Amino acid sequence: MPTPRERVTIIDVAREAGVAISSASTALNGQPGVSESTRDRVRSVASALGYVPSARGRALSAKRAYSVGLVVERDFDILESDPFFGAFIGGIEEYIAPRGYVLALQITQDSTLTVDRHLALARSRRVDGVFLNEIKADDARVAELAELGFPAVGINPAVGDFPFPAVRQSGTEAIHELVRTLAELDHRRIAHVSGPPHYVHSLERISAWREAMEAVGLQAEDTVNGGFTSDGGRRAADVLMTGERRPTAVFCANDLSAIGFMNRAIELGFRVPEDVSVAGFDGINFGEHVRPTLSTVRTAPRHLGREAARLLLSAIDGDEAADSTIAPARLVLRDSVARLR
Amino acid sequence: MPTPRERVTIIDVAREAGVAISSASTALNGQPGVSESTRDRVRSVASALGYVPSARGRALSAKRAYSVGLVVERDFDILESDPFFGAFIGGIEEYIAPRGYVLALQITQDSTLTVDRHLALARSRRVDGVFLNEIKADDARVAELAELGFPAVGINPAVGDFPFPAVRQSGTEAIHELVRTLAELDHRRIAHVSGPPHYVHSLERISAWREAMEAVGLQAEDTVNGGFTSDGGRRAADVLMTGERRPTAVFCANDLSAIGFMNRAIELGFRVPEDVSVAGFDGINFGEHVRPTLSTVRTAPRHLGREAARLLLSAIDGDEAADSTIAPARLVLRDSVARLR
DNA sequence: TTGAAAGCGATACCAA
DNA sequence: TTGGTATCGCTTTCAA
Repeated sequence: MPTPRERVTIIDVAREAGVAISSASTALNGQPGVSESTRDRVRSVASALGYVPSARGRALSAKRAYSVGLVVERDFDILESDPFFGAFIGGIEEYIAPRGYVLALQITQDSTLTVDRHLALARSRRVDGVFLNEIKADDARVAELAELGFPAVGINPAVGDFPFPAVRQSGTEAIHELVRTLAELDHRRIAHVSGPPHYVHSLERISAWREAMEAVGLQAEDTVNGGFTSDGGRRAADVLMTGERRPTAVFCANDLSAIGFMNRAIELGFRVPEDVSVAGFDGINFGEHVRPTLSTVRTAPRHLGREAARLLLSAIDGDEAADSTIAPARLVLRDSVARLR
Repeated sequence: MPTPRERVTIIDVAREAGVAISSASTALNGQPGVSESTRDRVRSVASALGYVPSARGRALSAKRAYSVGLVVERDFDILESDPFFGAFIGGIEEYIAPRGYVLALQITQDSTLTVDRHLALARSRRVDGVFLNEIKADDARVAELAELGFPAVGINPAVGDFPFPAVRQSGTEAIHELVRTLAELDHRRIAHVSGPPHYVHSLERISAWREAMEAVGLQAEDTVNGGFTSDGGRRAADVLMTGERRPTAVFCANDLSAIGFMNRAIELGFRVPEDVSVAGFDGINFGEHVRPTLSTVRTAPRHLGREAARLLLSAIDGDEAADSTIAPARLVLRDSVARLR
């Protein structure tokens, strides 16, 4: 390890340029109040000295960390095979990086910790705002952060009163279209492999499926919790495909569980899609790499991330931005869905 | 948006407890120098007041941001389908979170930006140290950060002098074993779908493959750059499988390109593994979800992340920790590899 | 337009 | 053991 050099501070710049510290600050931040000649001189001195403002000094003084927080609650093993959140983070980055913000990312393993981390980030003012992702039915984060008056943005929160700005992408239309399509392909027993029921987005997909089933005059009976994981999807296949009322089509709450379901069904001796059609939700790239290729409801995580970041930064700036609704998710039909024969 | 409350500072705690600020600080940080009774009183006042130290004040004063930086250079589209870095981040988190550190994550799209971001994080002292991942042959980050004397840790840097502590996991042995296995299965034409050649880890896999081929008396001829992406793997399949010297086995530099290769080969009318055996590198979970299941060299990204974080934090503390070498990657044979027939 | 000085919220040194 | 105070590096207000 080499030895650190002494840092160049704004004091050095001011001294070298022969101005007061306040003038140097004003000049460097492009604020009005200094003459052009002074500004130029300060700037050239700063760059000659290789001056880079200290994020720490600035954060303390400006009362802003220039940083936003995202806490992802995921099992380590699942994290590895969950490509969804990469795209979401990409969208966040895309918006915040050009604006000088940095993402503070945390991973947690259980929901108590998740709440704690959010609150710790907020209370210690490590970040200026947080993303509320994967919101639960009675999510402790929401009330606590609202109580603190801390900036936050919700990603697909439940409809109803939500104390923060929110970004939404609806999957309901696409789920209806999926069920309608399956019904037209002569499927009558369409099961649902859901996500954990404490998540708002799980519940929404369940009710969308229910409503869609009723809309085409079918019974919405069989639901198995697939836990949003491929193993959960496999277990769901064991339950559903060896049960009494074997479905001819299955809508899974995400692609990971759909892939698990599909592979397990095939292992059990069924053919996809000849014996059972399978569809997922999310639209991860891997859906195109499995065989048969996976039908899915394609969401736009990157776009969602970008919009969420936009709303969050404007909330941090104290602006009252309107909620953002991005174009609904789209049904993507691939080889895993076919006419019942 | 609710209205923020005024923050409780250490001044409030000190006043309420009837002690000096310095005593309050000493008491709260568990340092020696205050009586037990004082410590208890300060602590109970602090928790009664709901005091949470300001990360900003602390960072400035303690000259430590309690934060480490990771910059991932990835195309947004690829990010979405790259499960590898999730596990790596998981490992980092696992180590740093209990120690009060936070990960600052940035995503970039090109290599100039990547260097800039590292330097910006370092110069502004936004973070206390950075991870040097996916190191390139002549990586500008290394020299610049060394020049700054900024704490960093290398993940699989090239052997030779490297100015920072490093974590390494070798894949060479497993690649040798793979080639040996393929040779024993009667394969003679074993091609390599490499990563972009400017990466150190691409080069290492290429030379491991070369040496392994020579070791079993085979010609190491055909190499195509698969860019570490599934599309790149597909293009490599187009080139290799329709070329003059069609290989009977292919070693791909990562699983993503292996999956792309496999799927494209199948589309071209070849059977895997009957016509061509395919193996990847990384050991991502999705390798088990594709059909045929993918043979691979399984690395330990989470472990790598954890060790890298350990070395980085000790470098930040000024400790001279020894480089860390974790158990070599292991060959995992699955259905995509079989005897030539 | 410029400069002096008061914070921001901690830590840590040094007397008492 | 305790308390006063300088300090970290910046922003911002307020006089001059």
